Amino acid sequence: MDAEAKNTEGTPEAWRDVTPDAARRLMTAAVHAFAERGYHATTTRDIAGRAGMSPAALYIHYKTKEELLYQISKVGHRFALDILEGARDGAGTPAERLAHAVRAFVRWHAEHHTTARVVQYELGALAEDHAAEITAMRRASDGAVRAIVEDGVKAGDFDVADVRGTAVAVLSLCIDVARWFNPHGRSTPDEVGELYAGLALRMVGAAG
Amino acid sequence: MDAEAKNTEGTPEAWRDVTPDAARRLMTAAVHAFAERGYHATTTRDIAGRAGMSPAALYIHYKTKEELLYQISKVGHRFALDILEGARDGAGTPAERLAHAVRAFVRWHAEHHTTARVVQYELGALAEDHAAEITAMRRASDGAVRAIVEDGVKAGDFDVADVRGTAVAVLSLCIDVARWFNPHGRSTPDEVGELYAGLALRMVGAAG
DNA sequence: AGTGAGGCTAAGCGCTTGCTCACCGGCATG
DNA sequence: CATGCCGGTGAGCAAGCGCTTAGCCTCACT
Repeated sequence: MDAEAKNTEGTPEAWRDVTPDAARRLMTAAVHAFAERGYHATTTRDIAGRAGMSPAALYIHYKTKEELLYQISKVGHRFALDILEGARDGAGTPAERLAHAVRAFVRWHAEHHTTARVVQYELGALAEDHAAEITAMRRASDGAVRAIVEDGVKAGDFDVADVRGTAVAVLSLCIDVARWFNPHGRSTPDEVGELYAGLALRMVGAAG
Repeated sequence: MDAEAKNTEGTPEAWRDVTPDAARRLMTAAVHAFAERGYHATTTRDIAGRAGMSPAALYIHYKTKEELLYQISKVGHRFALDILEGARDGAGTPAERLAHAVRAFVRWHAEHHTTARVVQYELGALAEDHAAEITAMRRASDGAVRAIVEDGVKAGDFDVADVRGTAVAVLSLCIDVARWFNPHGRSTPDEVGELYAGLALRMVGAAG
């Protein structure tokens, strides 16, 4: 029942379609364990225990502990990338699209800061080929933000000297939310998203 | 000689007065190992090996592996806090002081990104009492930035709706430099510091 | 020359780790 | 009712972990 409580409490929609049920329980257990203690400090017994199973059960659904991290990382990055590319290709002025990208990205990182922490800070533990795949997705995220900033500069809406550097900074600012955000703290995910959208617009020199 | 090469290559001035020599060599070896692989994935054999010593030698100079991390963390936080409090108490307009704080803080995080990575991302591995001490220093860092922003608002130089949130965002932006900065990348620490000082001024709505 | 302290090592202890394997119950199917 | 399979367990293996201990070498000081 401990495991079930954890399961309903902290499971974002991202894991909805992980099947079978036991695999999903293991995945969300791993997310929480990795986020709390880090990948290397988490034991397979800890993960299995949180999911209410014996250690051996983990290996029925995942080849290794690293594969669990890889799956989590992949789903998380897919989610983040969809947000950013959606904003890049969406309708509206560059300012509207940048604000939308930042708002949604930050909201996700705050709301699902447990998952986001694993996704953003445990990359070093991935196997080489998995790391390469994830790195490609991260570069795409970078590119999506840069594209929006470039659009704004071309349209004359933004005033940016160093497009690449500023785009990196905006994305970096958003990512770091996963590190410091505290659900019991002063601000809600919505509030942080709103604040950060405004800050991003200022960073690119959008008229305001 | 491998260890000696490492020693001269990546040792920031911060460790200058760690004595005796063997203790310093162990410390810089630990910094590099922790930064590359993370605290939990680093073995005492790895640290000692990088310092050109046997595993047992570590325990002559440090009680535990965690104490090494604690010392690194303390020195690093002291350094960062000095920068920020120096800027807070320094001369000049709030805008000048904020720009100076960001420039110096970012420069340090880029130049010594190995150390900074350990300092910023391995806090979770600290023992309870050590973690409490470090947390206090981090709160002081937060306060120093907030004080500068408050000064600017009071002087009418800054235009900030959410002082606390904006101060957190500025500091967060700077900290995250340690995560992504690559010495072989496009920008030098000086360039990033300059860019970020400008971005911070925009974030607080300083007249530009 | 003799001595004691400090810095260091080789060996290894006790324990935990990721992972495996022989086995088992329930259940859909012939 | 027999059968095969899917999802699970209990026990445990080999390896590696943090850390300790007994003892050695060096060298300042007498």
